[in-house]
Amino acid sequence: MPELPEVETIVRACRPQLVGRRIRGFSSSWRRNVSPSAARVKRELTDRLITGVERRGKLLIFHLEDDAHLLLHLRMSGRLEWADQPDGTPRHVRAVWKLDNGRQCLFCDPRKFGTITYTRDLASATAGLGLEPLGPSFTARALGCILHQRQRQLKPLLLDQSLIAGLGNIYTDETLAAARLHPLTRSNTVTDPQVVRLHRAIRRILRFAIRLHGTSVDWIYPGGRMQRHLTVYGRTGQPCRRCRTPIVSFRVGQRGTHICPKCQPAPVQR
DNA sequence: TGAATTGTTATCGT
DNA sequence: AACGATAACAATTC
Repeated sequence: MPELPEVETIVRACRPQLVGRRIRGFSSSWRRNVSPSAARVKRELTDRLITGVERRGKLLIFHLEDDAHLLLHLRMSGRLEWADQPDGTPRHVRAVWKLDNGRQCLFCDPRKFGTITYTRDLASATAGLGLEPLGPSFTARALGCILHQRQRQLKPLLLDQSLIAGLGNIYTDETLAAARLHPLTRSNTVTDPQVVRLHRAIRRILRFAIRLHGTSVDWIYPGGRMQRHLTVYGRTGQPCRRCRTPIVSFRVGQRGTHICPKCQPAPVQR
């Protein structure tokens, strides 16, 4: 479940392998998830230079020469691999890029929810994404506006990529716990000091998670160390690190949600 | 075997 | 009517 820190980690790892390389071939039999079409993408990519690799929210973006861009969304289980790994060819390969140095970059995704999108209009392709939580425009004031302008439950609001881009289930639970806010709190009732706390928690936890290369979750995403520092996510029944109260989980929307019932008291009115 | 998993989209309700 | 909540969906593993 790559969220912002995991995608950032992947971007940093694959950037030196990709930037400055020329794509010699692309193949994918993944009709449903490659847009506009695998054939068209192959045509557009072949012999194009990769000029940069960046992240926007949870999107991985290959910048190509001539103002073209390839957007990868890993969704639940997508990952990038290389064909020449010592431990054999990865499974669940959905797309392959052949590079001019002979290496092959693989898009692997057992659940097939990921997407590959070619576009020449990056602005409109990313128009639906909200603020970058680690960017300069994501201030406590900006977060306060987002919260106070609507009356939504905090957790679904934080998960809404059109408002803030990059938080997923793990980091919303973690940031709400750090800010000691209950996930069902109405966004318009959050006080200014709470806004500041939440803002600080989001930035601190995302930065810290990036430093640890993200959270490794079961078999899908290996390599990170953040899971050792999670305070509520996946810790149902275990004692809160602050007050020893057992962590409780329940459902918000249809997402698993984890809180310390003592540190994150339920909102008074619904 | 069914529960769990995520983001998007469609639908329902207030 | 606009907003917010909810359900369905994609596919696979355990």
